[in-house]
Amino acid sequence: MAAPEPHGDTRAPEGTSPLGDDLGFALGVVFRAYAKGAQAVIGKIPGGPRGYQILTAAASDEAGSQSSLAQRLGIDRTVMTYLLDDLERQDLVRREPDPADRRNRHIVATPRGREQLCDAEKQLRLVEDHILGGISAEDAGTLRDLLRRLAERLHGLDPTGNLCSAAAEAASPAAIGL
Amino acid sequence: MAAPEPHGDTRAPEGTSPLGDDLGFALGVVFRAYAKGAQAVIGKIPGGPRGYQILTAAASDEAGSQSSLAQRLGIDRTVMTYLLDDLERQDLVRREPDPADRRNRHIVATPRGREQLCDAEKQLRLVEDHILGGISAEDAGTLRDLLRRLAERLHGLDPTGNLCSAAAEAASPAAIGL
DNA sequence: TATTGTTATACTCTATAACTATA
DNA sequence: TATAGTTATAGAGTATAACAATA
Repeated sequence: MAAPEPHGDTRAPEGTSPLGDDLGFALGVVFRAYAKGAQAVIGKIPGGPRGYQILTAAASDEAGSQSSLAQRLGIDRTVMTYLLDDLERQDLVRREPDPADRRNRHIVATPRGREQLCDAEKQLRLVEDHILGGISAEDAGTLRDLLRRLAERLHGLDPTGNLCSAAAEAASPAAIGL
Repeated sequence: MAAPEPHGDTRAPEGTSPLGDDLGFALGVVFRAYAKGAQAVIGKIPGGPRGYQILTAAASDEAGSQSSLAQRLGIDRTVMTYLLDDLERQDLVRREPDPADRRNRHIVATPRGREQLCDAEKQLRLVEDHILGGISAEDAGTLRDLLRRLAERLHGLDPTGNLCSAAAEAASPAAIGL
């Protein structure tokens, strides 16, 4: 989503839940609530969720070159160029030359980038607490456990869904897709 | 969704999860898995998820006029026109004149529309089963229950508006505690 | 010739606004 | 004047393709 989110958010209706109150519906509501919260935090970073992903990778020195990073995050390499332009403009990451292969640009986080990332992570934890605020600590633990077990299995079945998409695509109306 | 989701064949880096294995990550993976399956089912309906929502409302005779339906679903009224054009073109819904107010168009589902909706619902149940396949029936029930409780609460934060507003509230910096 | 990164173009989706017809 | 619906225009976002530099 990059941009501060258009306003055309399509959500589920009131009494006419398309999926009734079944799993898909509840899952969607909870996910979108989390996604919205995450967006509020991550929206400040240029490129939104994807900027956050890039920043995370850069901060842990796992970013590598632009194209390898793009491939890993499922971002088009041409889009990666624009995203990095924006991040670099705000001094959150830097493109450094690779002595070994001068075609490559190595992506690294600046001190300012690390700082901003750290802040975002803290705030994301608060969002999480807010979402889980409706149930007991014990139930919250159960939920985490169940979701993690499902996620592990699903991830093994189809590694296509990269994690960022999780918090990340949250913001993208397109990705919400239902 | 909208677009059949790019080619994101992205392998999620195991140890580098931006959010670790916390809630947001697991939630995102599970949601995305469901969304992907749902997309396969609903993608056949013109307008995708929104077409499905419209069809659902129309089939239960709760659609009403175009603009009231649009408002309820959080869809722009101009977009509603296009969506209905597509749905009508495939004989899934009809626009019927309202004798009381000739400005209004009452949206109703055609037999073909009801049939297609019924098929989609059946298939969505299969998707759900697939997602929950990794855990026991008892755990699945627990998960459903917990998610429903969270969803109800999140939804209840703003009973007047649609889910969009509810989620937005969760996203507000104040709610997050900033 | 293949690959990294950049730039230019076209396409999709959506919102804004202007328009018609009813009220 | 206000509202329901339609149509036209413009914008954001993204993918496709053409390009430059390096291998």
